[in-house]
Amino acid sequence: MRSAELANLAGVSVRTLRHYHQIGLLAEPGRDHNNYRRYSVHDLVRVLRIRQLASLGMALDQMKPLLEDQSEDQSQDTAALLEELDKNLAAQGERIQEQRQLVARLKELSLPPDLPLEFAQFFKEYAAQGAPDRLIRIDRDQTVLLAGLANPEATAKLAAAYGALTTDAHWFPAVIEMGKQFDQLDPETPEDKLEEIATELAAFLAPVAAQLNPEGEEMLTPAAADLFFQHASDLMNPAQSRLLDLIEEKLDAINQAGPAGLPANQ
Amino acid sequence: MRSAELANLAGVSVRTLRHYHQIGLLAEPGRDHNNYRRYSVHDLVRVLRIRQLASLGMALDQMKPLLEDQSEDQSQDTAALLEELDKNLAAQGERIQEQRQLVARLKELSLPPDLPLEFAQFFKEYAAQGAPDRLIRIDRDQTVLLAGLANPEATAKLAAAYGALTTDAHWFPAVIEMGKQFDQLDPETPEDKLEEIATELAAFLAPVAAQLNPEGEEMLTPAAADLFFQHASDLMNPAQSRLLDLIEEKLDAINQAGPAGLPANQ
DNA sequence: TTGCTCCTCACGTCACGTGAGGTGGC
DNA sequence: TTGCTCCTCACGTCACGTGAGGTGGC
Repeated sequence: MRSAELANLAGVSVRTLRHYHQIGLLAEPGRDHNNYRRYSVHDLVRVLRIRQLASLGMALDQMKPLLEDQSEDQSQDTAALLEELDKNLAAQGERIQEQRQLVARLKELSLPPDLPLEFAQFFKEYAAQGAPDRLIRIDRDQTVLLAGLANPEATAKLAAAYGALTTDAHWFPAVIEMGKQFDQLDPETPEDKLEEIATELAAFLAPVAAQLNPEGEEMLTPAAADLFFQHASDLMNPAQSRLLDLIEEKLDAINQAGPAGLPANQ
Repeated sequence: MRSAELANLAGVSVRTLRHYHQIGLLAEPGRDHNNYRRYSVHDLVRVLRIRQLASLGMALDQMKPLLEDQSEDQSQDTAALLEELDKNLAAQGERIQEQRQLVARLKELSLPPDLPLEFAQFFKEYAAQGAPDRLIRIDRDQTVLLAGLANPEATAKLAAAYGALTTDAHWFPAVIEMGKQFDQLDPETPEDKLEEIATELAAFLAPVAAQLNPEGEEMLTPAAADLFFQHASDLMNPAQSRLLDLIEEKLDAINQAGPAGLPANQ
């Protein structure tokens, strides 16, 4: 029979047959006077067997020992190959199951898929509370950085803190209000105005910082912290940077006094 | 930061960054005096977001709309993409689950994986009963052909019949004995000896044929049947072919008389 | 000069799909 | 001449891996 007929009977394309020839999985048959390949029914059997193995997910270059009938320890080979195949399939399957679960939750809650699930809920709520897009994007990028740069334990603590904030009714309106004030800062803003805002914000942020980081450990390496502040300052004007510096000073002062006003516990 | 640093922080290879540049997913950053790329922390954020999407199984060329922040109907896009992603993952997952189940059964029963599961048990038993390898291989190839060429219903009927034979204690020894006789046929075998064997085998095979095909329908198209006989005759010497012809005649005669000796039910 | 880090091609992976361009007999 | 079937390259897919060969500053 010719190429097309064999391909039809075996349920594959002619190109597939050519591919099997190329990799030596199927012997080249003889040719007709017009140079057409002439296949025998044994070639058909071979292709059907190949397809059977392929349908199990086996790679083409592992099939030869199973297809050659004169092999010595056929059943040994087979067992080993099936074992390996099973391992591969199991790994693939697990990965896909995990992905499906994640995707299902993202879909269900209409969460943004480009940041870790534990943080996505926060940003959905943030947007729902009317935060301006620009603010959301900046905070999202900061969060992506934090989650990407911190070690797993620190990330878990962060996620827990974000979760707590997400369910705190006071948090979002206050933060959004702060964000608007922040947006309106320009080089003309006088220093005492900055001082005033900084004092207010520091008072607000201190318990949040304590919650994020109750043991006072550093969550980021110095290099990572550097990147983090670099990101922030890239997007700010001088007045905004100045405000951030002021807030940092005040938070440090509060921390020196110990969390929640207790004596320093060093 | 330079390529290697960004790659380390993001948990990817430098080559991966190059790839993202090539497909336009990540903008080329500026260069240092020595032509080294100098990335910003925003590039790092971008790569981390890309990796987050990739970890869900999303294709790189679908990510752009989710990564650009000025898109109009962002959430629409997102929902549609997640929907499609979910469909793909579901399809992949199902396929893998089916493959795993098949592989598990093949492993458990140590069955040959290169023919359909429903027939594999038969050949394992065949081998266990001491059939010679050559005979097993021929019958296996015939079965592969039958299962490949018949339509699904016919294949199901075949599988049922094979199952019945597998559990029939008399079947295998008889068939193996026949196989040995068959192997010993050579051009010198006299015609009356062939007649004798043919009569015996036809009597044995008639009920099997009736079971395979109780309604007397053809299970194969004429072209497929042709292939089937071609396969058989390819592997036989003239005496063996002659014997097969004789058996076919006798089976036809029995069928004319009707299955199990009943009047022809046409 | 040696080492180190970065650079740019460019081929390989896996199982084929998809043309492009040519041939032989009706 | 047109149609049909087959043929042989050869590039494309997807997300990079893996050298090969070269550069710039210590």
